[in-house]
Amino acid sequence: MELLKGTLDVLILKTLSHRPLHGYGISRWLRETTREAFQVEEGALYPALRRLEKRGFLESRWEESETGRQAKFYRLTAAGKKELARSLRSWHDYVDVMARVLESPSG
Amino acid sequence: MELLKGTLDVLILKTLSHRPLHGYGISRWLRETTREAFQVEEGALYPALRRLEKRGFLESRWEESETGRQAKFYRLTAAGKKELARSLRSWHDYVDVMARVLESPSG
DNA sequence: TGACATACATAAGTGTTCGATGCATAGTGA
DNA sequence: TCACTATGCATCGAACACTTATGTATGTCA
Repeated sequence: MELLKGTLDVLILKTLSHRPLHGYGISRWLRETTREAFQVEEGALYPALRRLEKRGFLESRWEESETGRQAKFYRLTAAGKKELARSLRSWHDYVDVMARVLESPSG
Repeated sequence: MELLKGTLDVLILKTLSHRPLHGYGISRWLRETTREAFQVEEGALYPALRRLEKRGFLESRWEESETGRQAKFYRLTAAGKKELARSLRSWHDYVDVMARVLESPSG
């Protein structure tokens, strides 16, 4: 399933709200949680991570992964937590507005 | 509120499922139905209408509008109705998958 | 040694939406 | 009569985000 442009950020923020994680781990967790429905491409993921870090919502550190290799772990900042809350509200609002249109009685 | 890229088409199809309508009317109906939340810009709307017509989901005809002026009325084709049904399913599926992630228990 | 999973990253291409702008007609109110 | 607002079409450029493709490198296991 293709991602709707604009929804990747909140997915990442939510994923990181559980625990710090590296890019590959984020991708894998999302794939599993969505039962293969969302396959986040690296070309989308890494730019998104940099974008979010640049905006101050994430910070990163090289650490050792579960497999013993070096990996860049991202964690939510305080600003990131606020942004996650905002994004969740936005998403729900959006879904509500869409419903107003899509569930209007058809002619 | 900004539109998520990819959601405009289904909004247009749904709007036209009620009755044939011209661009300006689509824009106005959407604005009213969403209580000002979605303001579809002309620069997005007209290209989208042409796109949908080109794909065979809409057909257009110049007719007289309620105000007595000539306007291009778009109506759903049979293919457009099928596409609307498909799009509605897609949207609902998407919302469900998003929920799986966004409502996962936070750490 | 060769395949596969892990892990990073960038570049090119595509598609969609937004914002700005332009044209034209009609009605309303000062 | 002038200005403003609403109606209605349309195009163009910029911005943005995602996809596809590609490259690098390490570790593990058969």
